[in-house]
Amino acid sequence: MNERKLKILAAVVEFYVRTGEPVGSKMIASLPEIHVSAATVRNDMAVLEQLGYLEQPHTSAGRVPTIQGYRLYIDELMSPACLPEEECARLDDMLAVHGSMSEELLIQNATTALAELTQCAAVVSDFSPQFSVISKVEVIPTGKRVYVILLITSGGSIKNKACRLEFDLTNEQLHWFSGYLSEHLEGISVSDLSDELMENLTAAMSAYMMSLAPLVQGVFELYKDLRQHALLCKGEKHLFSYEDLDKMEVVRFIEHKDELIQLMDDSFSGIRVVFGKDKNNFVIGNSSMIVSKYRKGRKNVGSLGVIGPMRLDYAKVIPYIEYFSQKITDLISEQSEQSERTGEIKPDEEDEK
Amino acid sequence: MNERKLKILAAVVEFYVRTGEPVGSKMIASLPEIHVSAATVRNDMAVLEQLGYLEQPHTSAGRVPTIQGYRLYIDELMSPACLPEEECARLDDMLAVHGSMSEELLIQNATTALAELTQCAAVVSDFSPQFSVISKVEVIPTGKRVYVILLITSGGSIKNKACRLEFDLTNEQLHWFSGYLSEHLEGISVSDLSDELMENLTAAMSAYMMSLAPLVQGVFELYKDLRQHALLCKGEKHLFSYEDLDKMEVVRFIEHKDELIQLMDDSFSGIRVVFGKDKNNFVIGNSSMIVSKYRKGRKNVGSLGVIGPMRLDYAKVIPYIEYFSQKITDLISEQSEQSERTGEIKPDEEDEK
DNA sequence: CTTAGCACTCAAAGATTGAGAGTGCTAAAA
DNA sequence: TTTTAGCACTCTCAATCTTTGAGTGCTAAG
Repeated sequence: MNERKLKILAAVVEFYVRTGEPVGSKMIASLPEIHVSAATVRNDMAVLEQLGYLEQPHTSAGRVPTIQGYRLYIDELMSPACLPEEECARLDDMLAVHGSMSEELLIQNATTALAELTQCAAVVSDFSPQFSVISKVEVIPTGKRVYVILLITSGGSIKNKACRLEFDLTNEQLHWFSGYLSEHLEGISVSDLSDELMENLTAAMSAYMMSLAPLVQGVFELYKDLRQHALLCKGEKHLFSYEDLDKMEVVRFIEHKDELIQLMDDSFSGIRVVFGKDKNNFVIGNSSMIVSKYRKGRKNVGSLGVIGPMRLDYAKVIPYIEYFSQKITDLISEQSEQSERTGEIKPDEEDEK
Repeated sequence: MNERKLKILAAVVEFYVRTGEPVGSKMIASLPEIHVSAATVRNDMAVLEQLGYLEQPHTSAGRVPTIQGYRLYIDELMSPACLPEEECARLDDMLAVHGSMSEELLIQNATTALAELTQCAAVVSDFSPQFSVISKVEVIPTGKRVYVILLITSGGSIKNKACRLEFDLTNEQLHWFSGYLSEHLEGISVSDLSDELMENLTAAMSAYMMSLAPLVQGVFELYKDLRQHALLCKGEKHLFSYEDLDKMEVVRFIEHKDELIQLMDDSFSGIRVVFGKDKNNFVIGNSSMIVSKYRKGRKNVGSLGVIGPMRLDYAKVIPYIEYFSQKITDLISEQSEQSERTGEIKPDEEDEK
């Protein structure tokens, strides 16, 4: 395994990614950076094939990279381009608008942009709500016998639930209920919300007044909502334009995105590339997923990535992922520091390894 | 044009819808309800072709219905089945849960269900917010220098917007601002919200205090949100499994759904069927859209329908559309009547022709 | 270790063929 | 006048064969 063989491997991957056709020895030999004849290239390629980095669809076709070949290329050979200055600036501007936005919205917009820029499906698994703190709970009467429970977290996400009762609450009852919720939930970190805590809460509320059931139910639903792992996916449509991806598998993937969550959340810092069907990892054949974590302060709070064909211009796509994960980290950490300064969030002690 | 020819046309449509293959004279002649020989059927089919109801992909292939053929079939020949009792009951149950839900959620769930049941893309153009009344506006402080504007309409939709100010409001200021909004917006029908009214409002608020700008901006955004025509689409994925639909056209459609709005809203009561590419109507070739209006009280407030291949089992799908548009009409009208009784909504006088 | 040369392989792209489905037309039957 | 059987004809689809060309591996010479 020498320098030249690696150069040839890289050339094969890059050429194949660009054209989609198996690439032959003559093609490689004609590249300016290769100074040997086709025959020599052929010998090297035969070795690379034996080592499992290349394969032939059939005798007398050119070579195509194997998964192992891609892996080596990505890990060792590729030099991911930096994002051009003006592109960076453009994106900075776009995301700067979000300074005052909720994290949720920020992440949504970033996902859409990422999908568009890479022409892939962009996915985000956001578990930051887990680490946020309930900053406000309020019950608001609205119309006859209808009450809205409003819940706001330190992450800036606002959830609400309308409940219809059988009767109107007196001012006193409303006040008690609203106060009780505030007192027991505000300041609590979402990760500290346990089933037990919630059951105590509902028991106490039911004890005060039996027929609050719909409201209690509403609180419970908001609770479940908060605990749930948000998986966001945009730009699935791009997957349909890649010849190499099986349409039916794409449809199946769209319907069962949940399977991704586990894969995305495997703790690991830095950029990771996973290949579809590589040891049954993941649903779509010939696809690959590039993921990276983003953090809030020092703690991983989500994963973000794209899914596209294995035949992907990694050198172009990876910088985008890096950019977005870093940028999101910056923006949400900034917000969280602001909150910390005002004492709304507890400092995070633990850290992932 | 006689009875028999119509019967033959119907048979061709039904057979073609089922198999996707051009249908020949022998096939038709073998049907129990046809009592003539293949030769006779051939003669009739030749006439139907001349009249423009059928066409041949090539000599020596069977016949396929033209758009005109489908049209005649749908308008005159087809007998849409009723939904089986148990199916009705099942759906009733499903939607009954929504008794206490917001209209928005009801419509979302109905759309998803419709898409699943018909295996088509289901679309809803909902302009009911236009006819609802703002029932509550409130400004809620949440964290340092962050305020949430909460806006609730009689339709039960709850919108909010977080705004970050440069400084904290005094209690008095907050009270004034919140009170001012309540006073001037609550009870107003969304359709009465004009740009003019909003400008007066913002002028007055700015006059009171210059640096409320972000809040004023927030109110404006909520306003725009209310006025906008909601287009909802679920189950686009189904469109990818139909052989007859061009994948690229489907993708283009998904990206430019807005073009639908106009087509869906053309006022017309009852069920309507529109064909793709029929006089450039609509983006996807070989597709058809079936739409119906739903009402709130006596007023049309939205359109709901499905988009699928032209080769669609209309007799099966149309009852679903009828069911859902009727059911949504019932459910939201009921809610609106309740509100009317409590005086929250103004009675609708006008009616569409 | 590299390279030119050559025989070999194999898929993709025509070309050829036969079978089958469906038609239109005609002339006889109803 | 309408329906039907019969027949020649057309055209697609699938199968089979042929050709072409790209690409290979191997060998022997540089």
